[in-house]
Amino acid sequence: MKETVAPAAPRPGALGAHAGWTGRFAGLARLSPTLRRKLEDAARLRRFAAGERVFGPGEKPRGMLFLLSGAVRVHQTSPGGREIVLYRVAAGESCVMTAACLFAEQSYHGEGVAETDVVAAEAPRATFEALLADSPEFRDFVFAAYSHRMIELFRVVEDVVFGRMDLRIAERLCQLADEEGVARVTHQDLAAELGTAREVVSRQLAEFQRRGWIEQGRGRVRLADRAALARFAASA
Amino acid sequence: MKETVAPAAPRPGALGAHAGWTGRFAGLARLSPTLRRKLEDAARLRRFAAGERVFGPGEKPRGMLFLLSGAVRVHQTSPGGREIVLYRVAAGESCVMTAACLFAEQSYHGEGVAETDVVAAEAPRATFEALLADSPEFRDFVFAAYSHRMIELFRVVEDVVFGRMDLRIAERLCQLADEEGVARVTHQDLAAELGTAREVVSRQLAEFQRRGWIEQGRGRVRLADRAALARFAASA
DNA sequence: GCGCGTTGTGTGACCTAGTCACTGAAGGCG
DNA sequence: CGCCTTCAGTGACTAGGTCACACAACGCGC
Repeated sequence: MKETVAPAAPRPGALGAHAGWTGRFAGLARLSPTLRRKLEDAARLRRFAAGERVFGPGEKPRGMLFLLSGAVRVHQTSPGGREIVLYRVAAGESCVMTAACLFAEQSYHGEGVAETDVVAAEAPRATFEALLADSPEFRDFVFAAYSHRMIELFRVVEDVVFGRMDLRIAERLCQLADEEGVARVTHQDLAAELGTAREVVSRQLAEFQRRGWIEQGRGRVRLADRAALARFAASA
Repeated sequence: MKETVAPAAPRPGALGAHAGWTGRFAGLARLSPTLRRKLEDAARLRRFAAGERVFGPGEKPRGMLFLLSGAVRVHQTSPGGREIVLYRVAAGESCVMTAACLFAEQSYHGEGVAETDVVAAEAPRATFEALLADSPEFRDFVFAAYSHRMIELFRVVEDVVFGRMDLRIAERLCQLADEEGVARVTHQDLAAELGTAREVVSRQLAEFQRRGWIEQGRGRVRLADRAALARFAASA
């Protein structure tokens, strides 16, 4: 929809159906046509099915990733099988862990998993650096993204080190619920979000239920009293 | 010492005794004379005594910080008074939290404290951006630093979420000890490094002592068997 | 509908880590 | 020497993580 606005003839190119994608990117939209062309030509389109692994420990990034559509969850996994979600990459964003490992020339320290079907553009480091060199807008875009993620990470550390688990579970539950107040997650999913164990989540949800704040089904939590839960989450 | 090498006449300038400091910076050493001049002129020299606060929550960064000498510890503090060290900035490095908050236009999410007497150069954002625009070496320097810190933060998260406290204490003890195997730290210091409580450290050190790995004095831990401690720290 | 494997949840026992409220020891200093 | 401040030790308790289960809900083939 809204494709009626598009004026220029679609340029057939290596990116096929996604030709012209830079136009939809914050920052990238204002690149010079030359740079834009260069980026679209050099980048390789990569597709991932929902649930598929995008990157993981042991691999090195082959280029900078820009997410064109879908969402990627980036998490860390312990030998014991516990998990914690570090951040999510949405369409229009790039992945900081990829950027960091690309520039530090290290292999990934975490895993990226497609949460939906995903289309991403992978730009070689040289192209990425050329863009950084030539486009102030692109620099802004990259630095702002990098900075916000870094701050997000500071927050994750703070939560994990100082935060109370009951409050964190309540908060995440509120975030994950849709407009009807239903979150389609298993206890295990919630545990993986927060870096805790499934049993801890189960016990806490039982307590929330006892207080009448939620109702539970298999793989499903309904917020019976979202306001109370949110109030509790903020009561730190 | 080794000042015999310095060929050019020292240029008197706003930075006084630190004139010409860009020459000692990785990456910055290769700036064009014009840029260098610009940076040295625009940056404001700031001095801090050991123990003094360099920045903290509530403040916004007034510019990018480059540490010319000394060391700064960056940590987060909980309302309850617990602390965790995120990273340290050494001479020749810049501070990522400052960079992140500068670009995201947010106030600091942690606190920076001078661990020794410190001299730092504070470059206004405009100057910083000009350097990024004009110098590939400076971009490399900044991106590499940013990337390494980010990876360090991933590691901190991993340690805190999945790591065992006894191993973390042993590891940090090994890091903090000098060549003679003596660490001049209080139990509280160790706790603040790792984001735990003083009592936890006390109990663990008592156990290490019982095993003959360390000897303790007031504000002082001697590694009686550094190898054993290191082996234990790595036995995860 | 029935059987059966898979996945999600409930629970108790146990251990580690963090909190609270103390005690007393070690050092600095007048 | 006495006094104050800082550091360290300890016990009781709570929160959170681990282990080993039991069992319920669903998916699916027949």
